[in-house]
Amino acid sequence: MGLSSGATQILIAAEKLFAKRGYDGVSMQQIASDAGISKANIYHHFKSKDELYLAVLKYALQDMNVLLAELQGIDGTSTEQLAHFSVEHQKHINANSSISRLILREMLDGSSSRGQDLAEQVFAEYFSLLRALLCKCQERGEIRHDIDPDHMAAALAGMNVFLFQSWSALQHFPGHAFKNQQESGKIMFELLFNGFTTHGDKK
Amino acid sequence: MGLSSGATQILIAAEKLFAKRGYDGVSMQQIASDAGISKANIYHHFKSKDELYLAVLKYALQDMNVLLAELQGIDGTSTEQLAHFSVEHQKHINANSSISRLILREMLDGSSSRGQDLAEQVFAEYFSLLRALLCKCQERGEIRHDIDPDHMAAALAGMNVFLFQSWSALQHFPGHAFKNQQESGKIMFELLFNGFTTHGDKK
DNA sequence: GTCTATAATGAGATAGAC
DNA sequence: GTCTATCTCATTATAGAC
Repeated sequence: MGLSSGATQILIAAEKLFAKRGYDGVSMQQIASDAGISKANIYHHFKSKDELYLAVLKYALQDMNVLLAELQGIDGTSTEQLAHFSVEHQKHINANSSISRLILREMLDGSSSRGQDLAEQVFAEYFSLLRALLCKCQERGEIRHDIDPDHMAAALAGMNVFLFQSWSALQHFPGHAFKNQQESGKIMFELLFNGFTTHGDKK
Repeated sequence: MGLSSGATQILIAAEKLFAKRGYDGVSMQQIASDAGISKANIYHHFKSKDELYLAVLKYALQDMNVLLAELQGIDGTSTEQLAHFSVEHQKHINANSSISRLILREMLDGSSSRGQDLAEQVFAEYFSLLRALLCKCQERGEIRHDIDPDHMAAALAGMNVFLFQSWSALQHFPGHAFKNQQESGKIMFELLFNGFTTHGDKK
């Protein structure tokens, strides 16, 4: 997007740091050190910390759009697409954990209005894609239609997001049920698909 | 807990600010202003910003324990208890939104180790309580038993947490499906209970 | 483009009067 | 206990040489 190679070097270092410690928890000096350049050099590429932060968001969001395109090209029946979407969604969140964390951070901030609009925009794109998929499943009679697709999408997305952001906490639990995140995601999808009730019981 | 009235005044102001903007996003001056006292006065009650932050966490977590006790005293069949738990859990998250945000923030921070242990501890208590409830439901044959209660708990908790932290973003969506958070929570609980499949369809 | 040096401001924390 | 005044240091940002 017309960014010099020196600029992307900065963006990559900044993305990781912002994701880990948040906007205020990172200094320009730290970013410069991690990028292997001087602090003043950053200001040659970005005129302020705020501008750098927004650039990081936009930069990280480019990959997001690539994935959204991929998710739309999934084959199979609508229900198969849905299961596939869930798995791919979760894989993508983890593969791009920095930007995922950034978005979740923005949603926790109360009217910081730095990148909140940007974050909510990506969030909305994800959501509407999932919603469209669920609508198709409903039209084909593959899933129940007495509940609006918005709440279905929220339930599915919520489970995946929760799994991502709570994963390290879940690891400390006794019982070791949460060993592989992708496997856990599949289990929970099946759970949501068939429900808690005993008619989903395999025995 | 042996805290002077002046101290709680500070804690209340600090809790709100930390929840909104995070640890690094809040200055001692802001806290002092919001509490209506001088900055130096804070240092009379807490010897550092870190200590204040930890005190805020512990202070806010007291209410949490009260609720956990309440949740354990729910009447009715196990399944009714479960539905009740879900509703009360969500109500509580919202009623204590500051501490909820603080905990979610800690989970997003990568090895900040400030209050992460504390946050994960509360998280674990919630989780094990929900898990125990699900075990009871399984033993009584009220819900399927081919899936471990840990994943069931994660699915249920995840939906509620997601609803809480994404609520403002969900409001901006077209369609206005998300009007009342408690109502949405009930819909999603029913969804998880009966599943996506058409056997849950009312028509 | 990249650096060193430095300004200008704000942060956490302390001293000491009342 | 609460304040004003101050210290010290880190931060964002700029100036200007190379």
